[in-house]
Amino acid sequence: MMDFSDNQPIYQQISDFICNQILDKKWQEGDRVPSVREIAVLMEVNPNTAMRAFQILQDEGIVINKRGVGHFIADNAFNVVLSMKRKEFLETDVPAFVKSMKRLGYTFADIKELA
Amino acid sequence: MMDFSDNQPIYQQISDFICNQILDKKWQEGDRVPSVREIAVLMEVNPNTAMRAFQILQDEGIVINKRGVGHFIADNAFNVVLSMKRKEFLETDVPAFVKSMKRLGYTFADIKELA
Amino acid sequence: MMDFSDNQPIYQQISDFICNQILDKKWQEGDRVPSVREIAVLMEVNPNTAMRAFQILQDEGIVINKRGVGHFIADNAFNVVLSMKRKEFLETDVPAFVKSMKRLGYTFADIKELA
Amino acid sequence: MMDFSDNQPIYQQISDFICNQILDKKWQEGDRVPSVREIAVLMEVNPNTAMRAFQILQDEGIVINKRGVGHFIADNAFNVVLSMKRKEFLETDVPAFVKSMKRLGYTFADIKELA
DNA sequence: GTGGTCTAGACCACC
DNA sequence: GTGGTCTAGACCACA
Repeated sequence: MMDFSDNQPIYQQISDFICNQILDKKWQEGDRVPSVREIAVLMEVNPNTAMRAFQILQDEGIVINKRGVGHFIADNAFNVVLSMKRKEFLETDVPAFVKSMKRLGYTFADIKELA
Repeated sequence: MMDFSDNQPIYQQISDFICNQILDKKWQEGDRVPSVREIAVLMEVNPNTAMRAFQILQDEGIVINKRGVGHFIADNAFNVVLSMKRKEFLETDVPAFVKSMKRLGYTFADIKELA
Repeated sequence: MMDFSDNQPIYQQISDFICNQILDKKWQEGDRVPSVREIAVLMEVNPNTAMRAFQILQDEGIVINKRGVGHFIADNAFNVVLSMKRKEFLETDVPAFVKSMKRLGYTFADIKELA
Repeated sequence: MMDFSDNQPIYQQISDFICNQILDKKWQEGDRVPSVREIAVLMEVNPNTAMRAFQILQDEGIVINKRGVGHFIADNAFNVVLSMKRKEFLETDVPAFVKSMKRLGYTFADIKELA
């Protein structure tokens, strides 16, 4: 399920995974998210680690918690995730990518062809 | 100069910086590289950390050490750096970038325009 | 109605709500209180949770239960609630409030003006 | 050191404690904060718990981390803390306090006298 | 059943 | 030495 070879922390990978589920419309707003314990079993990690992923999402307003019931995809989670990820992409990833690209002597045409 | 809050290790930030100087032809082959101590002061960094950056570059044959004299850019450093960074770029950065791009609903045309 | 993200337990939010109805004289002594089931539906809450709120109020002598009939506001409920809440307010809320106020550089005059 | 009788989580109490040190000008901007382990020993808590307090402060930009060195009070930490706490106080604490006050039949004059 | 907090202890990368 | 991640396991309050 999770790719531990990635050097990103597991809780990040889980949180990203959930964001992607939302972006891909696999998990819709209002849906109940698997419980911390379920996630932990599913991904073979410690419940604490799964919990940490949820807390990030909660802080970002992507997921809300109903006490004693579980976590749910927040109302406009899709837009929140999309705009957050887009912002990061445009402000951080794209400039870094373009900088590397130019430095290494590639053009957009090259990349497009190789991709 | 150094971004201490970046999640990239500092020694790598330094080593990348030097590689970029070489790629940008600011430091030419045969040039003397600032000493570990100079780098450490310049970048407000522990000398051990600066040392480690040099060690990496030395292992990769990008700089060579003349004992008691200093470090120098190796003879074919430009090509070594270029091919190494290109490999990494094509195998790691490009796929990740394209994946993000698609998921966020952008095309190469969009990126080209925005960049 | 209910704030599920509040860190106060829901049963307490309910019980506070009822106390406030009494303090505000909206619910008078002798009045019949909505049934557990009604409360549960109204507040979109598990009946067990509504029940727990009632249990607390009953223990404190604020509502009384007539078996098979329903819950009613107790005879001297107003005074009981008032003195209980006043005690809590003076012993807990006021000191904490004043401490925060001073630390943040406000005076009573400021607060009075802002309120 | 810490008042565990408080029903707030310990990591919150620690994080508040640090904020208060800053508000009270006991810890100045640029100062090094005791290490996670030191705090843990000092307050007799688990390092994980101390760490969690730091992560909150880091997320809020009150404290910055130099990798492998330690945590430091961020540049304009005082203002950040002050405005954050003031905002919370004015938007949350004051209205709640005033509401309770009025409901319980007290006036500002009463409170001022009692405090 | 749910989430939340905390401890103890290990291991890691980094400075 | 520093922070950071993760596990295992306990305990709690809440629904």
